[in-house]
Parts: sequence; C-alpha cells; structure tokens
Amino acid sequence: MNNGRFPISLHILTLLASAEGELLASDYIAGSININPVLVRKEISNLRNHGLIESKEGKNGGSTLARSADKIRLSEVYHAVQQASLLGNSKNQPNPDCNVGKQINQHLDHLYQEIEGALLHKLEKMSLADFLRQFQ
Amino acid sequence: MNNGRFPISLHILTLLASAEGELLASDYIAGSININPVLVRKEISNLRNHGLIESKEGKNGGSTLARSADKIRLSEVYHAVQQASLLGNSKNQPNPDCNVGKQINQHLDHLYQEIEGALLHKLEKMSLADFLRQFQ
DNA sequence: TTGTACTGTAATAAAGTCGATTACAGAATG
DNA sequence: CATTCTGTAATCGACTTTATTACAGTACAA
Repeated sequence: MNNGRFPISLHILTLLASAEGELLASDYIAGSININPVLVRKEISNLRNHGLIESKEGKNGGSTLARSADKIRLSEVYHAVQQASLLGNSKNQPNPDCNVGKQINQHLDHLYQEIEGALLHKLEKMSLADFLRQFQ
Repeated sequence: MNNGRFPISLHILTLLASAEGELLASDYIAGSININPVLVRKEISNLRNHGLIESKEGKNGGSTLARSADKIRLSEVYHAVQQASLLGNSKNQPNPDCNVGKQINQHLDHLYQEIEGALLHKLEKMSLADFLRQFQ
C-alpha cells in the first residue's frame, strides 16, 4: 500500500494518545491534520471497527483510544488501513498461454507475503506509545 | 509504493531471464502481460536507464538482460520503479500550531525509512534467478 | 535501396482513484 | 428542545494511471 490513510490514521491515534483519555472531536482532529472532517470520521470509523478507538456520539462527544497507547502496535494500524498488497496488486491478467504469464501472479503473491512479513515484524515491535515518545 | 509498475517490471525481467539472451520484442512481452506495448516500452526504457536491460533497435530488435539473472537483485527492481515512499507519502500539511501536527511528518519520515530498510534487506537477498527458479 | 519490423517517445484520451464537499439523519447533553 | 456532536451516503473535481494513436528513427534483408 502506498496509502494516504496510514499517516492519517497514525496522526489520529497520536493525537488521541497525547490527549490521555480526553474525548477529541473529529473537527478538532481534522484541524490538526488539515484535512476534511468527514475523512477523519471515516478513518475513525475504520479504526473503531478494528477495535483501536472508541467513540461517543452526541454533544461533547468524540473519540478516545480503546486501550492505552503502549498496548497498540503499529502493525495493528497497518492492518487496519491495509487493503491492497504492498508492492502493487498483482491484478494484471497475464496471458495464460505464456508459461511465465500463467504462473507469475502466484509467485508475485508469494513474494509480497514474504516482504510484508518482514515489514510487519518491524511494525509489531513498535507501539503507539513508542511513536508518541519521540514528540517533544 | 503501491505501484502497478513493480509487477510489470518484474514480469518483463522474468521473461527476459527465461529467454536466456534471446532478444524479445516489446509486442511479444506486452502479449504475455496483457497490457499495451507502449507501456512495456516505457518500463523497458526505465529499466534500461537503470542498467538492468539492453535493447537493440530496428528489425529483429528487442531487449535482453544487461547481466545474468543471478546478478540482478530484486532490490534493484524496486529502486528502478520506486518514486513515492512506501507506506504513504507524508504529504499532509498539518497544522503547525498543533504540537503533534508540527512534528509528525518528521517522525513519519523516520518510520518509513526504518521500514523501507527492512524491505530492502529482504529484496536484496533475492535475485531474479531465484525468482525465476520458482517457475516450472 | 527500399520495404519491413522493430524501438523510442510525445501527445492525447479514457478510466480509475482519492479527497473535498454537501447534505442530512441520529444521538447525547444541558 | 436547541445545540453540538457522530455516522454515513452521495456527488464533484483533481489527480493519476493506463490505453491508444501517431510518427520519427534504426537495422536488417531481399
């Protein structure tokens, strides 16, 4: 994925982590990221579906982390926003009459999985708290 | 990068590797990938600029690998097609009045670099010959 | 020496993707 | 019950990607 959603989601989570349990409104978050509030709500909705965020509707509502920042791995953020594969979706429809074309998607998928494994390994070792700690 | 160009370039190189020095025409390659020949020539042009492919113009022309497949690392293919960063370009322009927004791009860049390092490490260990060997 | 089969590349069009925006229903609070 | 939030659908425009057309240049071979 070369996904603009990863930085957005991480930004949201970082703000929530730094707010220490206080509910933040989507408009406030959108103001920090400088994007449209509806996009923020969509990402929040997605992060909530993945169990990373809890929200409260209505007046004085907003969102907060579902668990403490040291219990949220960056690999979870990756999984939450990931849709396509890492290096490019092998969505070409190669010629089945060609020996290479016939097999390449399967081998590409295998390659992507290996690489994604290495990436996830890295992200698993980092928590949201680790990320936040870099901020002064 | 979630780049459709990586699978295309790797497909091209795999075909050339399996052709064992024989010149392959861009139309033939395009037929195997099932995409437009002009796109293939553009990718070939790029791979040639990166020293991975040599081409011969004119009748009976075509392309071939610039070195043997076991001397081509998949990390070179990655570098050849890479333009944007891996997980998403941190091109948001966050609010500088927000303490998180002010610093996040710098920390995102750092994170991407670490992850890309892990990915490249994996790709460096694999040659085009390794990849081709999986085909039956 | 000329037709043919290629590459190389620019320019344009078509298709697909992504983010911004509008709109509005529903929920919680005071 | 007005206000301030969330949740979500729908649409528009900007951007990106891919396909297509066009054509000049090169090498070969008859």
